[in-house]
Amino acid sequence: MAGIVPPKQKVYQAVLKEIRTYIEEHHLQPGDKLPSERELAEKLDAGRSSIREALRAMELLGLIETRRGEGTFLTTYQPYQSVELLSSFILKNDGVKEELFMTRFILEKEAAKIAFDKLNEQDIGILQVLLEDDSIQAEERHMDFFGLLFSKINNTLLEKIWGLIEAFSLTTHRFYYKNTFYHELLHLYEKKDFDQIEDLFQEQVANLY
Amino acid sequence: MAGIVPPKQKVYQAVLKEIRTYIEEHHLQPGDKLPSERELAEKLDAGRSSIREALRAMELLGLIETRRGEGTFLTTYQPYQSVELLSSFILKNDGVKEELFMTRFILEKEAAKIAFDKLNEQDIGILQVLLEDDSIQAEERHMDFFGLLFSKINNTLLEKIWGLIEAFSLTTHRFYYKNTFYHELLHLYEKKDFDQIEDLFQEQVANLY
DNA sequence: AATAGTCAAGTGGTCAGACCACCTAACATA
DNA sequence: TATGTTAGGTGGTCTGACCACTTGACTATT
Repeated sequence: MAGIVPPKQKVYQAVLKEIRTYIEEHHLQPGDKLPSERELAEKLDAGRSSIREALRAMELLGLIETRRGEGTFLTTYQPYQSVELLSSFILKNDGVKEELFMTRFILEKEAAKIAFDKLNEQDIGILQVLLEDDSIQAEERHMDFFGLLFSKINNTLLEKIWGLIEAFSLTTHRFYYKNTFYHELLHLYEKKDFDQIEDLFQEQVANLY
Repeated sequence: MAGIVPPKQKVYQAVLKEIRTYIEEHHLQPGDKLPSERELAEKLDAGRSSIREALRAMELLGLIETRRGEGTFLTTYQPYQSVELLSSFILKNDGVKEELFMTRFILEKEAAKIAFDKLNEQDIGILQVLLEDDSIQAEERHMDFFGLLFSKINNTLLEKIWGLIEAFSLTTHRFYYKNTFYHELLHLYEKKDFDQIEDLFQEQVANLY
């Protein structure tokens, strides 16, 4: 544990990871019972209060359910909600990748349409430069591109949700759009052609749902 | 505290509410410092561990930030993320209602379109009955109506996000669609007229953005 | 006077141990 | 067989104790 530079990670965060590992190694399924708090404290070599703080976090995320007198159980339904912690819990579930992509797709499509009226020449210039730059990764370009669109919309909630989904997406197989897609979208902005935005997006996923 | 039927609310949840009250009464702004854990424990008549569990929850929600040796501070940026607890923190912020509605609108619009191919006669029958029933509130009808649509989509993530937004929306001024809207949407489903769904939605918010 | 060093107090982080309320299952009883 | 009873395990909570860290006041040095 004694690194040269202490990571300063809180115990309850470390506990969180260890519990995840425990779940994986023991192949726990939704509805299964976790070890008791006392047992976890002993196994993970941590105080019970730290264990509880971690469990409280998992409870908030909807990952577990505690029943007094009985124990702590994995939630039966697949949880979602916030925080990167989730990503490590999620990726085992098949179909999640598709859900992530579909949701992300919807948000980005609508963002592209709503941003249509709010982009000025300067914004379009920035996007152009962005697409010309070959030195950056595809993921990063995607984030920057849509990040700008979302920022113009002026809806923090929407932006937050998108950021969350995007973060999750990074942990799974990446699925972004064709390279030409971004250029075509930009062209539509330049030509002030709103109506084709929807179609352009749909072309990208014609086979998905 | 001794009610006839104990609410069985956990202390840390009660503490959560009291902290919120404290923040409001003392007009704390983002960046301001909360009382120390020990002070809160004394003031709220709770153990420090319970206080910490509550603070841990708030931290996860992005509401506070703890700095060892210094104290606990309100986060400077407006938080979002999960859980009904947020609703009570959020509603003071102007513009949030609009953001909530816009996001909800997008999700519902897309859900209505994606569900198009997945509704069978029985589903449409259920929706019809739902709209005929005058005994239920508009909000509930809305929830049930779109709840069914979302359930047909088979995307838990999307459904979860929508449920979250919906819960928030309930805490602010309600803004749903015209009564006729639901019937018209249903007609489009019956007529198998996909293309007009988008337009129908847009009519509802022509003046919003 | 300005700077550097020291130190005490306050704060979050953590642990250990103690009760309590509650649930369950094994057991004893009728 | 049905019904109480009970002991053990579990989460819920509190208390008190350290630790690590930050801050600011105080002191000594320059």
